[in-house]
Amino acid sequence: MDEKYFPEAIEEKWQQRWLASRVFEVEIDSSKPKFYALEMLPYPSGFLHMGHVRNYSIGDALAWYKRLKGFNVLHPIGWDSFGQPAEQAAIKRGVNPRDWTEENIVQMRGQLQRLGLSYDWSREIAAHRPDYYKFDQWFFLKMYERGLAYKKMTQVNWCPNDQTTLSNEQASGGICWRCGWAVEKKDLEQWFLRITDYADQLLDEMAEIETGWAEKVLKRQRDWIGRSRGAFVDFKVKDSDENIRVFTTRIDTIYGVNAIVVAAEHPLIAHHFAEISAEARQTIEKIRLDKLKPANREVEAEKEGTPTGLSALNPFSGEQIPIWVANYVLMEYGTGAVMSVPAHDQRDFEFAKKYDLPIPTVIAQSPKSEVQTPDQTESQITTAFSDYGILINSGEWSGKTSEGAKEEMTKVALEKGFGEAATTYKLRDWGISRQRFWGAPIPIIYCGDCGIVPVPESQLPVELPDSAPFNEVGESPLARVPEFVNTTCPKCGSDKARRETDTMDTFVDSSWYYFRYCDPRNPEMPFAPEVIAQWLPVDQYIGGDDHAVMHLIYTRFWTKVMRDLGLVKFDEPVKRLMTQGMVIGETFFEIIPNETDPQEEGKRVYYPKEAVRIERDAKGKLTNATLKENGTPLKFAVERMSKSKGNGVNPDEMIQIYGADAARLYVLFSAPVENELVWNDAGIEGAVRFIQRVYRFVWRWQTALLNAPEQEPNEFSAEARKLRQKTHQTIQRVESDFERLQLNTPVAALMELSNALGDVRADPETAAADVLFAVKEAINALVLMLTPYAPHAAEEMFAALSGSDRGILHSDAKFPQFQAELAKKDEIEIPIQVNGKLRSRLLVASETSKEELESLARADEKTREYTDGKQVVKVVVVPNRLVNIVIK
RNA sequence: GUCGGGAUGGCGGAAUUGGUAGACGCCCAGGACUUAAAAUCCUGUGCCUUUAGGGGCGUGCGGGUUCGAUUCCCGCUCUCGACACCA
Repeated sequence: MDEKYFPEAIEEKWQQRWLASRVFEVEIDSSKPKFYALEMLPYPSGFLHMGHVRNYSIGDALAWYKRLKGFNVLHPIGWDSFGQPAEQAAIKRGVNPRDWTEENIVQMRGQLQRLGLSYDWSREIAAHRPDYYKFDQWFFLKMYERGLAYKKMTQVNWCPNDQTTLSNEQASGGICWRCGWAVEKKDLEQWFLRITDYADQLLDEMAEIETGWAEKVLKRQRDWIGRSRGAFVDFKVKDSDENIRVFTTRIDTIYGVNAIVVAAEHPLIAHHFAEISAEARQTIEKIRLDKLKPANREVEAEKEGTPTGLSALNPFSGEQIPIWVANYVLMEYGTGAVMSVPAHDQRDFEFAKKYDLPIPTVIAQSPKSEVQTPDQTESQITTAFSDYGILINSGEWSGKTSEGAKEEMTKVALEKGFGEAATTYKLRDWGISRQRFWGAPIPIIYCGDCGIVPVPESQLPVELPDSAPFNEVGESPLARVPEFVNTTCPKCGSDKARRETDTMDTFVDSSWYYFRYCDPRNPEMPFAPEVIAQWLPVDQYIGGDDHAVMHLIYTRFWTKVMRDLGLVKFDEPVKRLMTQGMVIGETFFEIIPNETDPQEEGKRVYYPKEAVRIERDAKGKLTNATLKENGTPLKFAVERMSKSKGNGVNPDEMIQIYGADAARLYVLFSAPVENELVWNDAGIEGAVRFIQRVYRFVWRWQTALLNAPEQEPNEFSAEARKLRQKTHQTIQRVESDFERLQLNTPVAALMELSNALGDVRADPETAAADVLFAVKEAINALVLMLTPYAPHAAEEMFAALSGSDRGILHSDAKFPQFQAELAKKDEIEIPIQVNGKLRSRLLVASETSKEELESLARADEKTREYTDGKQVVKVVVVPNRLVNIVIK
């Protein structure tokens, strides 16, 4: 240990030792409880950003804490290395995506290691390597066998100029991002996974993880799945033998139907196209075209529609009602047709108002309701009444409750053959086909004679060729690699067979990666089931809430499929999920006004901090910012860190200036994990100062402490007792906060303990045995509890204090043992309130009785200033807490 | 619009079940050390008021429950986020 704290030297030294001694590599060990700490694996962009640093610092702190608590901790990392950016790099710079990806991995692995993260590097995996994606393909085949993978026609965004499909983002505004042509919808055959089969399980088995996942994540998943229970009802189309089927959750309102409204794409429209007037056809065509444009998310589209001239018959009332087409009915949901009940559905209400349709009221708030009664004239209604209530104007059903009517009417519909109970979902099957090169090839062969033939398991992996013509536009680049495409049919041996040229969505890779960590080199299977049984489920998963729906639903789905394949024995893969907040920082920008539309806010042009002259007031608040170059006044805000906003912080620079320990400590200390974290350079300096203080203390005391007797003294001075009390209070706080996953407050507790050590006045050389003992106990505890936050410094100090540099995990060091009797205060301060206002304080022995506290409080001089001459109504005494005297 | 989260000093934040609001850190101010600066250490730091001792106010706003409310209940305001015609 050097006298001065040099993070660079200490960090490099311990990082090398950790790697050399393989101290974080684990095997199954039945003598210890297991703990699986998992963080979301990064995409290898080449550069770590502060969001990663935060994510991995949280995970690493938990991993260290659990190790010190005696757990066998699995803490792995890998690379989500398939995906668009590698292919973009290939197109833009002509590099090979594989080389680009591998280089980035080397870069980022170095960055992770410089942060000193305690990963088991022997388990590192990467999605783009054949030994990994072989099993993406293996799972695909298993799902295909079970009918869970299937092919169907679907609409995609298509640029006719570039001959390529576009994602919704690339088709933003209805024009191609690359060439500016109008985007079309095109039907394309795509592979899907039948996640909808698992919709109910995905909802119902949430019960198993409710306590460990943030409610906001579960809620988003519930909304995403969007289960809705109701009924299908068939309305007879007049003068036809057709029925039109609607889905409704409110069959009880069926006497209030004023129209059937269908989507423009509804088959009924095509069937009866000849009967529809030219004017109506025009409107229908307009609606259809409008729907092809990407939606404007800012404003809800104006409701628009047209009557078709067709009519339908209400199966309950027998009433004849018109059939309309409207833009607010979605073909993709339910049956693409709804029964319009304007009095009790806001959307139908707005539509009816616009086109002056009747608004019959059939639900009243109560039998004697003042709202929505039949006496009320339609014009008085300003909004739909969509709550449950009592049926009115509903023939024989009048007087029943909504709940009762729903059930009975559904039953009647079933009996009479014009309907049935039904459940619908927003969740769609998972389309996994991508017309991309840099992904796992879908292991399917098309044979002229045999049709769709899955690649036999023995021929896996279907490997990507080294390269493909990336610069060509069009369908999947693989389609232009003849050596890849042309193959023999595994079934009939014909050499005219062609391979599927689409690759899989990268969310496939990330759906099961953390299972592979458990058995990363298994050549036969994605993993051995008995190994999974030892490590999974994941005890703590940590990541950003941007993955709340996609990734986290897909991986739950994948787990359930693996369970049904007999590979795993549980329903839910992740017991506890923590979603960390974003890292944000100050941004400086200029607003260039929008010339075409001065109402709209103009474009923001961002400048990096270095280019800005910043003025702050005496208290440090940012008051003014101008461009250094020419004094242009700038606006400022606090926004998500990103390169384009010029407010990013480079982790390597942070490590270089302050050290990895300080950066990690700062990130964990300055905000609760779920909050946003505002980056502040001054804060990280505070973290350095704290580490330095502890370090200096250890340096000053190490010799004296090494030579101190092991034996616990019989007597402790008041000062030593006070220090021991603080030590044990700190242990308790740190431990309970960690168990609650609250990682910022333990740092505050450790700082307090450090401050208490700073208050020790004794000199190391001359300190009495009891003080030496108390100091040794305190500093040992402090250093160990600091490990999760600043592992390098902790190792260094631990070595100095123990006189051995084997390392914390190779010694028998454990998380310090809390001793309640030592933490107890013998004297406590009791506040005295008069009518709830603090008036005095009492210093008493802890556990002073109620009676004694009351008499002490009444006798207290300061208190008597307020109570003398007044009538005491009541005295509330809470032992060890407070006294409240109530006077009149 | 619907749903969900949030609002505490100049700032990040703390306060297990209602019980001393503002721990800890940052910023800032003053002091010690130094020829000087940096670093370090010490002190102060919610607001208003007072010569002082002290007093008053204070957890977004308005009510309520309670001896006592940042915490529980009712009604608002603002804000961040998700979804957005899902029948």
